[in-house]
Amino acid sequence: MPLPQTEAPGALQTALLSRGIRMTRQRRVILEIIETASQHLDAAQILRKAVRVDPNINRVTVYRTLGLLKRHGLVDELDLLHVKGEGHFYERRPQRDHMHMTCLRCGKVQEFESDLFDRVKGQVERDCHFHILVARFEIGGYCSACRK
Amino acid sequence: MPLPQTEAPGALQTALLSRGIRMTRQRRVILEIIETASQHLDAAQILRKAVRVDPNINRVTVYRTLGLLKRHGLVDELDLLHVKGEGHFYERRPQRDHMHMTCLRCGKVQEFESDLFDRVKGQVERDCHFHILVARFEIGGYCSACRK
DNA sequence: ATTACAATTGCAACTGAGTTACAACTAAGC
DNA sequence: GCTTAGTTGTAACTCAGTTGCAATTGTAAT
Repeated sequence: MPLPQTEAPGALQTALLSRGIRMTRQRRVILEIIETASQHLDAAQILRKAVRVDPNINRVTVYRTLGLLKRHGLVDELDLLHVKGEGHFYERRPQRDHMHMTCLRCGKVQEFESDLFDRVKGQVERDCHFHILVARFEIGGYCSACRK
Repeated sequence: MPLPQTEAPGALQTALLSRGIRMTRQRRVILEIIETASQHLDAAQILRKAVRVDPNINRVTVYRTLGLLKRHGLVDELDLLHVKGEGHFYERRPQRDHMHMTCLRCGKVQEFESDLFDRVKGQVERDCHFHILVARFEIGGYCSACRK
């Protein structure tokens, strides 16, 4: 019985192995970091956390692993509207897509699922005959605390 | 009687002037390019077009002008899912927001307006008490021609 | 028109994010 | 335990965008 794709520990590792991809010491560390992250991490943050586990892990390996995960649709790449530099943030691809709202004052990032959001995607697929692989909906503005 | 914000020629220039911002030779050229563009341009493309009009215009001035327009909410910055490098693309902020669908095979970019899209934004504003300033909805996948 | 000065520009040098070539290493199948 | 294709680390690179600063210029007051 296959584990559900959702909160299973090591699900990224399982997903890669099932695709016949080699599991290395470095990849295991990086996958673990992404899976257990409590917030959206950029490549530099992932590297910093990885180095604490294994000081030999290299920047380039982090980028290569992120590229691998992206190609396999296992992580989503976010901009979060460049609140902090030009880099990208990563999160495990969720079972159901969500939007990201970034507060342009305090930098807080909120996630939001919505039926309407799912329905817009359905509309695009149908009306535009467009086969969706990634849907990135990023909103910038002021969060409830900052708009006061 | 003020001109409508839409298709008025020189609307960007008018908008900047009405905010008390200086109009320079270089800015006029860059604004004109953005206003008359038939597709989404990145900074390098804008520079190349600008240099054809005035060979002295500098890369830095293009970036500074784009920053100015962004800060004033007069242009929107797009990623188009990085089909082509890491750079950004720019378009005049439209009267009504639209999504961008980028074909990951042929690179074509389509725009799409939708009531559902407007309604999701309304839902975010209401349900999350989030004041929206920018909404970037970018979709990647295969267009009708490429999915065959 | 002339002046005055803050805003803007161009240059050069820089930063930060991500990529590439290549030799050394290693996971996984026999 | 071999073998080898896939992976890693290093260093050097590219590309996008930024910064400090001196020279220039738009605009408003005279």
